[in-house]
Amino acid sequence: MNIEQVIAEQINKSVEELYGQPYNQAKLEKTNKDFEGDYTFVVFPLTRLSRTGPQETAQAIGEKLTAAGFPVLKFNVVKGFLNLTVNPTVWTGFLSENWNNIHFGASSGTKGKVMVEYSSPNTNKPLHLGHIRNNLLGYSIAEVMKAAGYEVVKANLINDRGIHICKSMLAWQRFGNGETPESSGLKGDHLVGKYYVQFDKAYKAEIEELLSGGMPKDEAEQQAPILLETQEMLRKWEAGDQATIELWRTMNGWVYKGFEHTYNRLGVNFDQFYYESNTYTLGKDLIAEGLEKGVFYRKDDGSVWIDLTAEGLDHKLVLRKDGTSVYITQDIGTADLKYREHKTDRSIYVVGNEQDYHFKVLFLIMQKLGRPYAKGMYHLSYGMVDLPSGKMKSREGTVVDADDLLSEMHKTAKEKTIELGKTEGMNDAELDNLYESLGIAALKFFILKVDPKKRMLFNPAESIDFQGDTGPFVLYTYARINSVLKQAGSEWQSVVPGTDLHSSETETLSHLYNYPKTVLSACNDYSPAVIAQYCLDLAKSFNRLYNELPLLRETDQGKKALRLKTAVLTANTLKNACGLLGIKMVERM
RNA sequence: GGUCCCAUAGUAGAAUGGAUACUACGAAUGCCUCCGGAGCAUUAGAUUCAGGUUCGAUUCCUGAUGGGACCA
Repeated sequence: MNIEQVIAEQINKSVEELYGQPYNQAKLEKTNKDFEGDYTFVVFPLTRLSRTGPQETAQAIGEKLTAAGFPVLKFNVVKGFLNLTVNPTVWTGFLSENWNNIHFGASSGTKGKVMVEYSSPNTNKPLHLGHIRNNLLGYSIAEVMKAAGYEVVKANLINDRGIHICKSMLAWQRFGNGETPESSGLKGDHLVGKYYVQFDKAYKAEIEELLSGGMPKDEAEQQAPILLETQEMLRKWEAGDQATIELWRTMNGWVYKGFEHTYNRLGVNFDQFYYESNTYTLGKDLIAEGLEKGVFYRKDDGSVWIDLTAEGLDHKLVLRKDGTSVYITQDIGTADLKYREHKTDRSIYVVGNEQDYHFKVLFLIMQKLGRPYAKGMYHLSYGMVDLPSGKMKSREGTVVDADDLLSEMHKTAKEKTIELGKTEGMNDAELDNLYESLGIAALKFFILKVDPKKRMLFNPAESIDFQGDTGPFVLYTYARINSVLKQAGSEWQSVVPGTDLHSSETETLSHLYNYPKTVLSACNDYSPAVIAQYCLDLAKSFNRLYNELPLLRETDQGKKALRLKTAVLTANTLKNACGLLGIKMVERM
């Protein structure tokens, strides 16, 4: 059992004995840095029970705990704060048991099956910074849930059809002269994206022309010939026109190849792909079912709606009057499909917070349709990534392209590394791997350390550091431990750690002790940021230990064993924790 | 028009209702004849405003201001 729980129960018991009231509320916190102790119990709320001042109450409980003998060694009272120091054997025992455990922190056993849907790109343009946040979050939360004991299916629902795809297709037909990724040397997704931008240019030019001919703006926007042609193309696509479908296949193929490259570089992967071209007709049968059950209602014009005013929301259209789907229709159908195929207990959608309302409505609908899995659906809603200049807008060209950014990170990592000049003896391939790992780690850490719910600011010019609270800092700590251990031999491995602990040793050990708990709380909060913060705390506390105490040069064998085993467990834990963030360690840097 | 989200040093970020609000970048200062200085130690600097609940509020409630998103 966890040491905190042991102490908490002892406190509960003590309170009952002291004040004659049943009590089970005891909760511990980590003791604040500036005070002596490992755990702190706040007694203010208890004074009503004890009918004595906070000092006396804390004192009385402290005495009870030390009288129990274990695990509390001693205590001190500051105002209403009861600071407890646990017996060092708690830490050394924990270390002896786990220092060599490669899977430290991973829960075994299954809590059920969960699907994490993330990425979900459109196939008309390349990935950008916003997608990067989505991909990193999705991948990471999936890994966190695995570590917490879930069976996880990573899914990607690709938005591969619709008017926006037709825009790229049409522009390519018109202006492309048969250009291909091979002929142009452009990555497939970038090539298609280029034509999406060209469409927009041509469209705007046509609107201008119509405006100068005296047409009102609204009408011009709807009557531009290129747009009409695109709509015609979509109709052909839906009717199964050979040539259109062929073009669509070809261009989507280019995009997929491009995406695959970016996904690989980002280190994200998927177990299941869904394509909207297959799923966009789903959901209509559920609309019919809902009409029958009285969940939906039909308006006079034939459109189908749901009334959510009782839930504080609005009326929402679920099927157009011509019988065609809207987005939510497809999502209803896809949710059902996912469940039929995978029998997941929970389903997580990693999607930006601009769709909060959409998912609120979707989940409500699934509940009203009586779907048993509805209560397991969750929208992992994350904030936008802002640039110093404001919001990213693809049409205005103010996006940070994912591939460019990755290359930029690689370049910076290279410059930094060369500057420090510690990589003697590594060959070109190894160096290139190193730059890539460092650059990606810096980027991932930068993005994942922020609470997903919050908007974050990304300054391309100066945002990503290699010093301070960063990925490279964590990797550096790991690489340094690695280097020390290589020089350490192996005699220490069989030595029992001494129990005379320095404060920086206790601090590091108690951090390590908390790792499994941290994984669970990251899972409960759907927040990789919890893991990222943990990595920083652990690395910092170990670095302090490293600076304050000798490892290899320590002559007391018990102390040396303690420190080296702590080093091993620290390295392991950093590696595991970074793994949950999708960050790979480097052995040297 | 309606709904929802956000507000912490110069900057980027932390903090289940608890102690003197924690880190990092940037600024200033120290530490490599000694296990890797991408490190460590020290200093200066902050909770948008006005109320309320509480022994105690960055955290909860109400309102204002500012920013963002969505729905029709």
